[in-house]
Amino acid sequence: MEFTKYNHIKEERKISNFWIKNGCFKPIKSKSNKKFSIVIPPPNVTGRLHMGHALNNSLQDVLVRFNRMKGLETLWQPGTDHAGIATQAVVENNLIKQGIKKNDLGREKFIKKVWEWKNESGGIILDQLKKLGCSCDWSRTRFTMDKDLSRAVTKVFVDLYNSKLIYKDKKLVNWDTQLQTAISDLEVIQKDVQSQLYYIDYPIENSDQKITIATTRPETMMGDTAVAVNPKDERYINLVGKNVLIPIVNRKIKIISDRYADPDQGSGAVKITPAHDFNDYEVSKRNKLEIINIFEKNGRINQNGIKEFQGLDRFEARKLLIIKLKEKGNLVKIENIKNKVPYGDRSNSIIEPLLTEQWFVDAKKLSKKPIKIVKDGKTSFFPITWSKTFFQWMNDIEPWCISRQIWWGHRIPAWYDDNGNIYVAENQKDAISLAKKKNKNLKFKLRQETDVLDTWFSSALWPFATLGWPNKTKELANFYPTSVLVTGFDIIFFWVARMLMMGNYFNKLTPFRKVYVHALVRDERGQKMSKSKGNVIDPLELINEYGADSLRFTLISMASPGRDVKLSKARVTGNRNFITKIWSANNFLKLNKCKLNKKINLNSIQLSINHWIYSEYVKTQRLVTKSIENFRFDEAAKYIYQFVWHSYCDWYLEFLKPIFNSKNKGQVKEAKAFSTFMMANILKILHPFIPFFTENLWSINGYKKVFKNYLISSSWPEYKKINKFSKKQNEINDLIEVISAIRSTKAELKITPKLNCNIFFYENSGKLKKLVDKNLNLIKHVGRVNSILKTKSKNRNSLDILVLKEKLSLNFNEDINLASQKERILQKIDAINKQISALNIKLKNKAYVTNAPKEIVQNDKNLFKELTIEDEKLRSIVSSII
RNA sequence: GGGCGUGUAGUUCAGUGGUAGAACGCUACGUUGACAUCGUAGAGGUCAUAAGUUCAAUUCUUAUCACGCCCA
Repeated sequence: MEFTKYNHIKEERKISNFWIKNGCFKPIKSKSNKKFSIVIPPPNVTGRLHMGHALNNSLQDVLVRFNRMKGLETLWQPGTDHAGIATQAVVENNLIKQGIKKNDLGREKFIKKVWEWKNESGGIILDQLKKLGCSCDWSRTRFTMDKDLSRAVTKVFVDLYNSKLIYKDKKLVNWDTQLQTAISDLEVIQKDVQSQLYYIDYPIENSDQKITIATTRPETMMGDTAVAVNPKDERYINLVGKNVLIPIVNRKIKIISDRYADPDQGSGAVKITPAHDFNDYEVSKRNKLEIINIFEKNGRINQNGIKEFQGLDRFEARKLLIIKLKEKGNLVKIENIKNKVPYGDRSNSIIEPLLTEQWFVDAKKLSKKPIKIVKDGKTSFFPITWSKTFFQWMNDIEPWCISRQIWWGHRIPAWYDDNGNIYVAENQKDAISLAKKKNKNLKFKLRQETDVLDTWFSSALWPFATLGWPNKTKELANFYPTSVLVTGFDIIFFWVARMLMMGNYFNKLTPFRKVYVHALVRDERGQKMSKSKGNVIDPLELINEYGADSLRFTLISMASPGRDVKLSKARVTGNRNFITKIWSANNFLKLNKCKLNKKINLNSIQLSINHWIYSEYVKTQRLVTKSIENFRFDEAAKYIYQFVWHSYCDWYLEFLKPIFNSKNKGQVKEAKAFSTFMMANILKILHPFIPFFTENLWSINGYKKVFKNYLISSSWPEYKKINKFSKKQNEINDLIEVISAIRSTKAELKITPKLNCNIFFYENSGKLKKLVDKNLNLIKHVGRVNSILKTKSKNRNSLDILVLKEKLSLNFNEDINLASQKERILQKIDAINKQISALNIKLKNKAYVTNAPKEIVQNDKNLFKELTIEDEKLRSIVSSII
C-alpha cells in the first residue's frame, strides 16, 4: 500500500479557510464563565511579516488555542496601527513616483490618498498572520485610525489635558531635520561613530590670552552664549567672569563656572550652545544664559548665523567654518575620537536638538500607579527580570513629547483663537462653546492645531480602545483586563509601559495581568537579522518551503526564557521531519485498519502496552499543560516530541506489530482501538503547536464523529492517572530495558540485527524470567529472540549479560568475538569500581553521614550495595568467558 | 560610566546543592510490510576561570575573563 506524502502547503490553505468559515476563532461562552483574552501587539499597517512577528504570534496562538480548548471563553483581538511617519512616507514616495508632491496636494487630499492606500494595500501582514495559523477573531479587526478608536484617542487627550497631565510647552526637543518633525526621546538611537574633536582658541578680551575649547560641532559656535569651566579646575579659575570673543562670529560671551564642564574631557573648557544641546540647555537655565537658535527646521543656518553661512546645511557649515578657523589660526588641533551621535529611528538622519513648541504628557505623574501595580504583582513580568528594566525606565521617566509635525495621524483636538488662547475639546463645536465662554463676542474662526499625535499614543490605548471604550461594551466587561500580553523586550518602554499608564489611569484597572516577554530572533550565528547584513530569513519563504506548522514548532520549541532564538533551516527541517513522522505513524494505523468508532472505556483496557502508553501519555499531558501555563513553551514542545517519537512511535507501534499479527481477536481489537484513541489525543496536545497538520489529520481520520467537534473546538485532554495502569508502566519500561540490552550486545558483537538469538535464564523465579514469560510475544518480535532455552549451552557462541541486575545468557547460531566483549566488560568493571570507591570514601566521612539528608545517604548506601552486586556478577561473567 | 543578561557535548540549547540531559550533527551497521524526511547501536562534557560558603558546588556568593543588550 502506497501512501501520499503530506503536502503542507496545500493542506494548510484549506484548513485556514475552513476555520474562518466555521467561526472557530470567535469567543464562545463557557460553562465555567472563565475568560481568556489577548490583544495582539498591533503590527504596523505598512508592515510585512518578519521572524519577530512569527515568533510573537506563534506563542500567542499557542496560549489562545490552549485556553480555548480548555473551555475558556477566548478572545484574541487583532488589528494594526497606523504608523504615522512610516505610512506617510510610503504614500509620499508613491506619489513622488507619479510626479505628485505632498504639499501641492494639500493636507486633506493627501490624507484621502493615505486612506486609499490603506484600503488597497494596508494590512497585508494580517493575511500573513492567517498563513501562520493565528486564530484571532478576524471579524473584530481594528485599526488605530478607525472612527471608534479615534474617538477614544480624542477623549483621552481631552481628559488628560483637563487634568493637566497634557500640556503645551516650548522646550528643546529631538528634531528630525529630514522628516521635519519632533520625535520622542525613545525614537532616538545613540550610535557609536568616528568623529573629530576640534580644539579651538577663543581669545580673551583685553588680553593676549586665549582659552581653548574642544567641540565636535564647531558650526554651533554661532549659537554660543558662554564658555564653561569647572569650578574646581585650577587652570581656569582666574578666567571666570572674563569675556571671550567667538572667533569668526566675533560676538562677546562670558566665561562661566559650571559643574557640567569636565576637566578631563578635551581641554576642560567647553562652549555652551543652549539652543542645540540638551546639556548646554540645562547649563543655560542654571546660569540664565541667552539662547540663540541658529537652525531652520531643515537643519540649515538661519538669520541668526553669520551672513555668508545663512542657508548652508549644518554639515556644509561645519566644513566651511573649519577652513575659516584654520585661516585665522584659531584651530589648534583635530583629534579623531569615537562618540555617540543621535539618529532618528525612522529617517536614520542625525537628530538636532531644537527649541520648539510641542505637546507633552506628564509621564512622571502617570508612571506612579503602574510602578505600584508591577511592584504589587497585579501585573507581572515573565521572566521577572524584565520588571527591573521597567522600573529603571519608569523611575526616571522624562516628559513624553507626543506631537508630530506630520499629516497622517490623530490630529490634536486643540483649537486656537487669534489671541493665542487654547481650547481643548472633543470636537470643534465644543471648542467654540469653550471659546464663547471666554469671549462672548467671539467673531473670528478658531484654528485647529495642525500637529498630530505620536502613533504610540493611540497604541497605548489598544487594550481597552479595541474592546469598545469609552462605551461600556460587553467585550470590555468580559475581556478587560486582558489575561496576558505577549511581546518583545524592545517595546517595553514604547508600548508596554505606556499601556500600563493609560490603562491604569482610565479604567482604574491594569490592562493585562501578565506580560510574557520573549527574545529576538537572530540568525544561526546569533547575529541580528537585518537587510543590510543580508541575513534575513523570510518566514513566508520558510512557510512555503516547510509549512507553517514546521516553522511554528521550531520557533516555539526554541523560545526559552531570557534567551535569543537562533534560527537555522536545519532546525526547521528537523521539525518538519517530526511532522512527517506522525503522518507516517498515522499511515501505519490506517494500514492496519485502526479505527475509532466510539469512546474508549478505559476500564476495559487489558493489554500491558496500552496501560503503559496511557500512563506515559498522562505524564506527558500533565507536563505539557503545566509547561504552557508557566510559559515554558520550549519544555512543552520537548515533552511532546519525546513522547510522540520515542514512546509512541519507537516502542508502542513496534509492540503493536506482533499483536496485530496474532490470532487473539480480542487483543487485536483492543490494540486497534486504543492506538487510534492515543493518536487522537496526541493530535489534541499537539494542536496549539501545529494546528494545521493536527486539524487536517483529525478530519481525515474521522475523529470528529467520536469527539463531536473539530479539533480546534475540542477539549484539552485531562486524563487521570490510573494506578492499575501505572504498574504496567514499569513493567514495559523494564521490557524496554531488556530489549535494549539485547540489541546493544548484538551491536557490540557486530552481529547483524537480522540474526535472532536464543536466551537462557539463570534464575527461574527471578523478575527477569517472569517479565519475559509474560511478554513473550513482544520480546520475541521486537527483541528478535527465537526461543527460551531450557538448558544453558556452553558453546563458543554464548555470552552472559547483566540486565535488570540479573544474569541473562544470549546464545547465537554463529561464533562471536568473546575476546572483545571481555575487554568491554572489564572496562565496565573498572568504571564501576571507581564509583564504588568514591562512594566508599563518601560514606566513611562522618560529617557527610551526619549532615546530609537521610534519603541522600540511604540512596548512596543502596547504590553502593547495587554496584557491589553488579561488580560481582560482571566478574563472574568475565571468568566464565574462556 | 550605570544597569541587565549569557558562558554546559562539534552546534543550538534545557537542567540541577548529592549519578550531567535533549535536539541537530557525527561514526558504524541496517531497506524487517508505517516512516531513509527512517531504524538500531555508539562516540562525544574539568558544566568559562579563580577563590569562598558547605559534609558536598556545574548549581549559592564574590572576583576575573569573554560575549551580547539597554541607559547615559
